[in-house]
Amino acid sequence: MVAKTSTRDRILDIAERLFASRGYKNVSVRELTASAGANLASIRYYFGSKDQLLYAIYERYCTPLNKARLQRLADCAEGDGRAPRLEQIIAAFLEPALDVSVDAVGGGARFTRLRAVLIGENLDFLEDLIARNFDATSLAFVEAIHKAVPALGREEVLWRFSFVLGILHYTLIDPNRIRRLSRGLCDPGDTHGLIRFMIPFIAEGFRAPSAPSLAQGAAPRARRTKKEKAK
Amino acid sequence: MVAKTSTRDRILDIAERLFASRGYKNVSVRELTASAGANLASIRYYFGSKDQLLYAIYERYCTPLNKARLQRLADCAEGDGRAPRLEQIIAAFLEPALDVSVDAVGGGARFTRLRAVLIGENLDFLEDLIARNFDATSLAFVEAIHKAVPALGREEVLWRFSFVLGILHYTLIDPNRIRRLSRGLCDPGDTHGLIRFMIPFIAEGFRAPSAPSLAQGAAPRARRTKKEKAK
DNA sequence: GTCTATATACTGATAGAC
DNA sequence: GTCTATCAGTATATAGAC
Repeated sequence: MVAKTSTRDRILDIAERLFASRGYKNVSVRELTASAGANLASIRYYFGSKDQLLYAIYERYCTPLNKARLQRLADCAEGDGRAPRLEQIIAAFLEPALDVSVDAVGGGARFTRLRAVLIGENLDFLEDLIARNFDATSLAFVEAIHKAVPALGREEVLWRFSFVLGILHYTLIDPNRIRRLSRGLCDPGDTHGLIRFMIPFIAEGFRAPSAPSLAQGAAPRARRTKKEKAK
Repeated sequence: MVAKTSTRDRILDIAERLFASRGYKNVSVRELTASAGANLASIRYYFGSKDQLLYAIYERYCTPLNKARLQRLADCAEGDGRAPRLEQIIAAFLEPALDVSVDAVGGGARFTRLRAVLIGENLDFLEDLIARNFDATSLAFVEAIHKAVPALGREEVLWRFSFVLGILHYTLIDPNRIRRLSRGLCDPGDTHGLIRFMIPFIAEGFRAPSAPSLAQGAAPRARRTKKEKAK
C-alpha cells in the first residue's frame, strides 16, 4: 500500500492536480514533467501526447466513478420491486462524485472541479471525452428518475437532470462565491453538509408540476401584467 | 442609433464575443485586434492591458444587468404590500441574464457564458471582478427570496441561491451536453423554453422543507440501511 | 491614433544519443 | 526508459516611425 509509484502514475497524479487547479491549456508539458520529477519527453513516451494524457486521467477516474454510481443506483431498487425514492436516486448520483472519503483514485471533489474547468476551455476533443465517459451512466439515472416521477414528460426530466449537473458542477468549481456571499456562513468544503442541502432542493424540484405549455397564443406566464409596457 | 462604432467599442464587442466562446487566456491580443479591424497596439492604448479590457467588458454589461434585475425585483412587490411570489422573484433574476431580446449591450446569454467560462480559468483578479459586479444585487435577491420562504434558515436560503447560480451558469456554458444527451429533444438555444423549465424546478426547490440537521449522533438520512457495509 | 518591426519568452512535439 | 537539444509556432509587450 506504501508502494513505489511508477513514473506513469506520478504523471497522472500531478497532471490531474494541476489541470484541475489551472486548466488544461494553461499547464505546460514542461511544468508537468518537472513537477512529477520526470523527463520532458516522458509524456510523449507514456501517453503519446498531452491530449491523450487527459484521456488517461478521465478513464482512470470515471471507471470506478461510474461503477460506484450504478452500484448505488442498483442498491436503491433492491429487495422489493417498488421504484426507489427520488432522494435515494439523487444521493446515488451525487455522493460518489462528491465524497472525498471515497477517493477511488484521488478525491471526487478535485476531479469534478477538473471537469468543470475543462468545460470552459472549449477543447475540440472535450465533447468526445465527456460523451465517452458519462453519457451511458447519465441516461441510466434519467431513466430511474423518470420512473420515480412518471407524470413528467421526457424532455422535462432531461432538463431537470441537466439542472442537477449544473448544481453539482458550480458548487465545486466556484466554492468561493458562496463562501464570500454568505460571509462564511456556507462552507463548500463541508461535503456532507453540502449533499444534505442539495438533496431536498433537487428532489422537490423534480416533484414540481410540469412547466406550463408554450403553445402559440397561449396566455403569458401567470404574473400580474403591468410589465407589458416594454416592447 | 445606427452610429459610427468607435475603435474602442468595436474592440469591446469583439473581445466579449471571443472571450465568451474560447476563454480569456486562449484569445490573443493579436486575434482580438485583427478581428476588430484595429491595430495590434490599440488594446494597450485604449485599456492599458488585456486584464483591464476584461474589467471594461464587465462594467459595460453589469451596470444595465443589475439595473434590470433590481427593477424587475422592485416591480414584483409593487402595488400592494404583500410579498412577491417566489416564481416572480426567480424570473426577475433569470430573465435579464438570459433574455437575448433584451440585449442591453449585446445578448444576455453570451455574457452569461463569458462569466461561466472565466470561472474555470482561475484568473487571479477574477474574484475581485465578480464581487465588484455581482454581490450587491445577489444579496438583494437572497433577502427577497428569504421573505418568500421565511421558514428556512439563512444558510439554507444562501445555499439554494447558489444552486440557482449553478443551474444558470451550467445551462449556458455547456449547452451541447444536454442537447446530445437528449438526442436533440432539449434545445438550449430556446431561451424562453429554458426559463419556462427552470422556474417551476427552482421555485419548488426553494419550497422544500429544511435539510435534516446534521447534529453529531443524529440518525443517518432516512434510507433503507443495507448500504452500511462499506467503510 | 495607427502601424510596422521586433524583443523576449514560452508552447507542444520530436529525433536520436545513452 | 531516460535524457538533451532543438524545431517551428505563437504569445504578450513595446519602441518608435508616421
